[in-house]
Amino acid sequence: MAYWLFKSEPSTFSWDDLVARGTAGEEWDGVRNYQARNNMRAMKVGDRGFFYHSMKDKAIVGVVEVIAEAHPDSTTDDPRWECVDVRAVAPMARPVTLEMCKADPRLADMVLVRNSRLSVQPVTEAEWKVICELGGVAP
DNA sequence: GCCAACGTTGGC
DNA sequence: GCCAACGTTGGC
Repeated sequence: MAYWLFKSEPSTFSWDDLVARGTAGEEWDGVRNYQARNNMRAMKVGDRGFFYHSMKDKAIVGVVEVIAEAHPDSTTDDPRWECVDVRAVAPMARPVTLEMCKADPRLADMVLVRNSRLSVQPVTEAEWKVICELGGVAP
């Protein structure tokens, strides 16, 4: 199983919005970046991801699961863009802020720390465990 | 609200 | 195919 990180600006689509979708989940649409799309193409059903709130929160707020592999993005006719479906699994007991990630030497190489602009990122198993520990959730 | 960094676009 | 100009993102 692989691990990922999904970034969203909460006024556009928030953790609460995803929770409201329940087990049906939601398309992770609107991605218009090749690197992010390629990451989504690599995802398998059952992969886990963090849900990160950019801008105001700047924190990982929950854990999501991939429930459908990459398919055409319904928000565009452009065949280049694809998206996966995700559902909310569990909120973090404590949000893991960007500041906390930057302060932890074990996360120094995290994509979130090094390239904050990429909206869908891979997370290593080691990083996954550290963030689960910081956030107070089971890995 | 500013601005740096990055990605994309389009002229040559 | 290169690179300058532009637009967008997101931390500060």
